[in-house]
Amino acid sequence: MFNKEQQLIETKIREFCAANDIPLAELKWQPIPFSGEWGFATSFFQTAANEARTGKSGKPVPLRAQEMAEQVKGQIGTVEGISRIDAVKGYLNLYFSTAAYASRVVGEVLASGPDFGRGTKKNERVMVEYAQPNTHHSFHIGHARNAILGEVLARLVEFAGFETIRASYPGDLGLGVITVMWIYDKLYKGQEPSGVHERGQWLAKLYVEATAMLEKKEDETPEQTAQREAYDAERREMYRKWDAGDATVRELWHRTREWSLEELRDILGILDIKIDVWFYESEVDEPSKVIIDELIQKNIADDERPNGGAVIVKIDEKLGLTKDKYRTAVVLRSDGTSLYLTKDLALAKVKFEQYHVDRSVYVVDFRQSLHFEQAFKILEMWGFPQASNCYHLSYGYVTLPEGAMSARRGTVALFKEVYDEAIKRVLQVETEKSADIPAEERQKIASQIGLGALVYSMLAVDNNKHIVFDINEALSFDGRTGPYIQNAYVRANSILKKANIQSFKAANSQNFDYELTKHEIELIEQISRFPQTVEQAANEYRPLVMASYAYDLANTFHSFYHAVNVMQTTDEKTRNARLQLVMAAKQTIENALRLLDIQSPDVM
RNA sequence: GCCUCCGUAGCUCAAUGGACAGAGCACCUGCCUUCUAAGCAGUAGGUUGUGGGUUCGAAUCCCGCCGGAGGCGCCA
Repeated sequence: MFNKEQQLIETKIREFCAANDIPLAELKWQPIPFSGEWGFATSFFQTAANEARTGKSGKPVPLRAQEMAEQVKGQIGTVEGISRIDAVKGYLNLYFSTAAYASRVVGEVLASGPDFGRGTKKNERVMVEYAQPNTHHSFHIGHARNAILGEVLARLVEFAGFETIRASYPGDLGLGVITVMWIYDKLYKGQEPSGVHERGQWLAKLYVEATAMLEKKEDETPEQTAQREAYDAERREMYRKWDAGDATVRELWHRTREWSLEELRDILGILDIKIDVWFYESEVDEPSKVIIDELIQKNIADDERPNGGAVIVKIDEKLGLTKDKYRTAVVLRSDGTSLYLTKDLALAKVKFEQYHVDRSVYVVDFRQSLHFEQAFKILEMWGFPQASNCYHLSYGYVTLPEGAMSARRGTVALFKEVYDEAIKRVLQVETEKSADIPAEERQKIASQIGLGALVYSMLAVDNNKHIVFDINEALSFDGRTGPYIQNAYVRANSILKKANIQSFKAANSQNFDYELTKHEIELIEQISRFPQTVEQAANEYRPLVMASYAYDLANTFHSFYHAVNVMQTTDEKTRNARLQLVMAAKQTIENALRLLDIQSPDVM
């Protein structure tokens, strides 16, 4: 936000160093800590260390750095917009003129509104692939982490200026799917419940029951063994028919799959996720087999089928690596059927050639790391330059306090159940604290707050950390939580409501020419950091960066709220400036929450 | 056996080469006749698993060890 001043000072520093034969290191700027005043800073440690290496100065590095900072300070003189310059502990600190800085920050927020913080348009297209649950199961809290992470990442890169395509890739084939179809057809035909979620969850229960029926037990009798084997034969037969395109089985598959997809679409709706492109595993199955011939022809893949083997890619060997890194990947089974990797290669080709994506992000848990390293490397060998812009956003999976979730055993925390519980808990708090809000409005707010808590809890840990899902922690409304941030928004809104102000667009003359309190200064500084936070979070593919920022901003606002009573400010000009600051804070909180896929309720 | 990730306050997590390692929860002390107390202010809590190395400077980078999780040619 202050590039102009920064550029000017950088130039002066360069001139000074050139004139004095000082080997200047790369200039890195950072905000000055513990300020009651704001500004930016750079240090001279690296430069002093560089100089020491040339043997020019015998002084200890910190001392020499401080000396340089002082000399530079003397050289810069006065700069418009900069009130004073300090040399402290090897750092050069530049402080902004308060009134000018304040009105520039607040003015920019009010002028840009919902676009405050939006990055300049980049001429690159990014596809984010997330929401890849298997059909015929039910959406659990682990899927929710994936969907939330993917959606927030998409929002971040989109806001940072990239053209963004959201892709979902449900797994709609395989033995698990057939297992559910088998038990449905055998025992439960026509017995499905009618509600979307009830039916989706019911399918998950069938899967658990079917798995139990088909699983080998420890001390089973010969009759039980025969029974189990007979069941398994039925299931295999159904799989064979599916594969052969049998009309009845295909119809059953379509119908039951739709039940899962209906539930998925409904949950994505709850999470305000709008997928642009749906890839189904079943649709890339056939095309994926075709690409294998090309890989063999290009001498990337080796066909061991004549010797009873599979089609493999000896990645390390082809690359001339002596140590195990990418290892050997099987890209086609010996019987000619495709694998996970086969399909991902085919899908990547579609993404590159049909959707012309420059970057491709895969939001998938960390257990698939090797799989994606192999996939990306094969794509590179295949000749796709975009392969180097493929990124596996790996994240730790969600477990329950009692251990890993298992769809087979039915030990999962279902998203819908957690969501319903969240609403229930918020409504309870609402009845205690906000009895004045009309009942029908309360319901809507409860879902916004409940979801805010849940979503934030998924975003407030870094990608590579596992989450042990504790419902009481996830649905906490106190402290570092979604509702805490939403509450800051509500309080800002409450002040503006009391002042009866909707917008300052008509009369935007921010006049901060008064003695600003420490709280106002910190709030303005925090707001000014939003654009660079967007950039950082998008560049690093890290929603946590934005989640942390949103909390810090809310925290600063809450402190300001207590320390400075806006409506009781007697001086009218000061009160107006403060109202504009409140509006800028409200807008920034709203923008940050929107990127985090959390709604901003007007009251709570 | 090899590879990847993780180890920071009692607990859950921030800080990824720079200024005194910060938050929340839990504990303790204050603050609602004042714009919403889902809040604020304060106290307390640390040899950043461990031993070396690199650097002017290391929680951060490199190597060893200990502990945990995950992966390693026909599951996804």
